[in-house]
Amino acid sequence: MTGRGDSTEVTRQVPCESCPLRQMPAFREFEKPELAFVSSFKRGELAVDKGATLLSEGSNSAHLFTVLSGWGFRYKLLEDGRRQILNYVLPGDMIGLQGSLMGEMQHSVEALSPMLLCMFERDRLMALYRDYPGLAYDITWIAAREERMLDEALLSIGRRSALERAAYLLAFIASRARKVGMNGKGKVDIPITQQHVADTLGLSLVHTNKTIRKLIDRKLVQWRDGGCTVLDIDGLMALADWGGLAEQVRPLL
Amino acid sequence: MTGRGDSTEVTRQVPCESCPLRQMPAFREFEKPELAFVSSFKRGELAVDKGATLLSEGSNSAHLFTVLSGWGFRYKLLEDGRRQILNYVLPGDMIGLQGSLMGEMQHSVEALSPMLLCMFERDRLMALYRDYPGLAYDITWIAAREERMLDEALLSIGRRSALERAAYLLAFIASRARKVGMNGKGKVDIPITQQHVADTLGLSLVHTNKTIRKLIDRKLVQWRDGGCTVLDIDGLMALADWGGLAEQVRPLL
DNA sequence: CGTTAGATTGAGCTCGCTCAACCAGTGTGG
DNA sequence: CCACACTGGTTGAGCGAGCTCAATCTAACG
Repeated sequence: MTGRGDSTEVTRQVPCESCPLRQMPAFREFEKPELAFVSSFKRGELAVDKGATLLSEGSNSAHLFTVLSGWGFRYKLLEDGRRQILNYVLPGDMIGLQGSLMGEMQHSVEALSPMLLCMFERDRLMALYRDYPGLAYDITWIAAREERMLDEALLSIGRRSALERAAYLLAFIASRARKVGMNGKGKVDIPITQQHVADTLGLSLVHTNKTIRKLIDRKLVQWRDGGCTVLDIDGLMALADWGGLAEQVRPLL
Repeated sequence: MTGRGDSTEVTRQVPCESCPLRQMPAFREFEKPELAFVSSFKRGELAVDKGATLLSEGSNSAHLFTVLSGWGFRYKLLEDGRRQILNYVLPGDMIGLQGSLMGEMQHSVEALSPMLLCMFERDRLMALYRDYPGLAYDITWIAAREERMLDEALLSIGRRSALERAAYLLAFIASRARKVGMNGKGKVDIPITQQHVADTLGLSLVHTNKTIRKLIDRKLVQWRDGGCTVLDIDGLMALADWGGLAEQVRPLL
């Protein structure tokens, strides 16, 4: 809630039962009581602008969020300002779990676009674990999913070439976006700058630009309006030697 | 249980109540009933040799492990054989959680030394969630801890120089080892080869060797008997600009 | 029309890579 | 006891992917 962008806390309470995300096939069907609890667990909604810092390293947020719409990213900084983007957050993703469980946040989260978020009370997490073991299991599942994504990212940064890394990253983000319906006729628009890509891949901005240019020349992606349009996910996947998301239906809190 | 090394399954059943690890100050005190459940959750012990593959990518292990003694590492491979080590596992760490929750393993785990492991039945995880919310919470906590370690690793590989990376890695491993009592008079011995370090840092073997040499020249570490001895953790931390483990007491299943 | 954010391009450098030996310790079979 | 092989560490030489520095360009915006 610090940071450049504005943020507005609303109590609009779109009930979870009619959450548009929940209808998507990517998400597991919830039982009635579970759904009711989640709905009661929800404390309100938060709308933030692009550029807003949702959570920041070192802070002790009392909240846990689920993204309803918009894009964001998690990152860490070194003392001297070097930035590493750890992962991106999309609709349906949970934010702040690490902080809720372990106290202090060890990374920050920033909005890449205007975002709408569900807010949950950290304090009620215990009640969830006590009364809804199925949901508790789901939360662990969500943590394990994040771990998997990080494993892949590590493999990519550690062992792939710049071109492979870029291809992997864009294919990965586009695949996730597609799963939550953010694709217009095969194409996926990702609101990131080349600086974001550089800070995700561990490359310099200049080299990232030259690398992305190769992807553009191969007609795998486009770059325009300060964002990326993925044209050929399969082409990117082949280039990166990546098998794609192994993802089943997942829970949505 | 595939792989080069031998493995022996034992039913020796050292009861959890008298587990030597559990006495360490690094681990949380458990309630009597929790402890009893964990003990009943335990199905046996597994002893493996150095080099044994405990779990492998693509498999569907029915087990979940906690390390009682010894060292191991998690890794992923690219089709062409490039290997990325994701993290190391030490006594008290849990192995196979991702696989237990999500089905198929997406990484492998290999022993760096002879290891002794507690074996748990994957099927009983649900019962744990149902009957012991505190333990369920602990498991999520453990997953979040792994996530934190990966965040740090990503920052390191992505944004630190080779020398900083090496310093970070060895300081990190030595710190964790120290927490579980694996330190003789200030020094910590880590049973890894330079090839392991290279595959963790995303560097070539040759460059890793030259980088480690600098650490040796600065008297921060020693290298001998096919292993590493960390002499000066604080020196390594300073070199890497790393603040150290932010770790509280943690649960031990 | 000046300013700013983001993309682009060229030039030169350097960190980390590959290739190729070589060395030391250890274990094995004859 | 020696010859041989094997693992893991060490070192030098030359190369190249990715870096920094420094401009330039474009579009959006006030």
